Amino acid sequence: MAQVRRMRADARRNRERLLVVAGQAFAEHGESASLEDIAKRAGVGVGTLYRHFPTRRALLEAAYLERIESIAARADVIAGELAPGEALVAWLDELAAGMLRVRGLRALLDTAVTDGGPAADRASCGDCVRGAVTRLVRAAQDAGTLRRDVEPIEVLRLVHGVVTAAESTRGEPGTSVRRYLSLVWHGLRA
Amino acid sequence: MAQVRRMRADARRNRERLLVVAGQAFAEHGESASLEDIAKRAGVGVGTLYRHFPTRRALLEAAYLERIESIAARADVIAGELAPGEALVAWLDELAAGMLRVRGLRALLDTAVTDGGPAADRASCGDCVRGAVTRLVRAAQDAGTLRRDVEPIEVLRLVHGVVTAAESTRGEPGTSVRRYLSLVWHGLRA
DNA sequence: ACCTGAACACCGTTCAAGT
DNA sequence: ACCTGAACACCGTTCAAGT
Repeated sequence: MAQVRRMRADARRNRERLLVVAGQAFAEHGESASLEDIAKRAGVGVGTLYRHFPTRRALLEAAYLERIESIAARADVIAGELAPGEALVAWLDELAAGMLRVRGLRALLDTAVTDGGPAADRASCGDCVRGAVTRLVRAAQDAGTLRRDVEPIEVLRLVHGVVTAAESTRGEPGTSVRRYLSLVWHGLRA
Repeated sequence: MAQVRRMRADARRNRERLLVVAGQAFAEHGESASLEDIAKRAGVGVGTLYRHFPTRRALLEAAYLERIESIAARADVIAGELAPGEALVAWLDELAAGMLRVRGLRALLDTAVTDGGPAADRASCGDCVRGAVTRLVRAAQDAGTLRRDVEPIEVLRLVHGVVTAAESTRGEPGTSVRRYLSLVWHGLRA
């Protein structure tokens, strides 16, 4: 699936349509949106969907790749603007906000967080998020702002957990998530 | 479903069998265990399962009611042995451990935590857990060990999140969950 | 009053046939 | 090389018929 360029014109068009529709569907119905429905709405047979994206996760990742990458990219921008400790917190805030806004993202971070199995997702979404958090965590640790005994992936897991916690609130999960994050940060701080 | 006594003998027997089998099934396959399978293993028609437990959640709650109640009861025992702050921590540890051990419990706490909708689960599992955590939290707050601006249900949510986080570890989620809990506690402490 | 299981609906996944 | 959609499998849920 690496070289999208070489595909036949109709194949590329179908792939693109599937991604757009999948993005909407996942945002609407969550990670378990009906694949058959996605195919139908994209105007292709189900078989075509499976040909392009053999698993649900593959489709999910492809649909949100750009968004994930842009969040990961924000890490370096923020790192240039704030002190190591604050940079990490600020980025985690953005990450959490993104996960609350787009339901599919949570399912994805789930993979990123599940101790990237060796083969699992080479060079996929998981990698760039893990890379981003690792840089920020290490920087904060070197600056003496963050406990040394915390692994980057653990921070990711905690954010995931905090978002889970915030999602079961009645109104405004955004408010809760910020509270919870600052609370966790209190515990993580050196 | 309140008066189990008044049921016909065969009905009561079926109900009991369903509960036992459901307990095993949920522990094995998680909250989404096949209901048809549970009915089959219990030696009853699916219709019977639906008659006794109209929703999946009803079955889940009934299957784990005793276990939940015993966890909730532990709260008062612990409260009598430890200082308010430590009592809360100790109980949360037990709660988290229980959720890790029995997969179905997590789904249940999920309900308990989702801001008990007015009608939702009157006098069900959710209530006794919420009651237990409320007593411990208030005591810790009165003793000045816990921040005043934290709601009991928020503590429950955080535990839920922490368990979620710990579950995506390769080995020994028990170790992680204890780390994460103590970390959250650090942030919650007055 | 309660049980049974066939019947229906829905969704995921595969694959033979088509272009 | 890619697409289509019928076919199969599986599961949840209901309900007419039975005791």
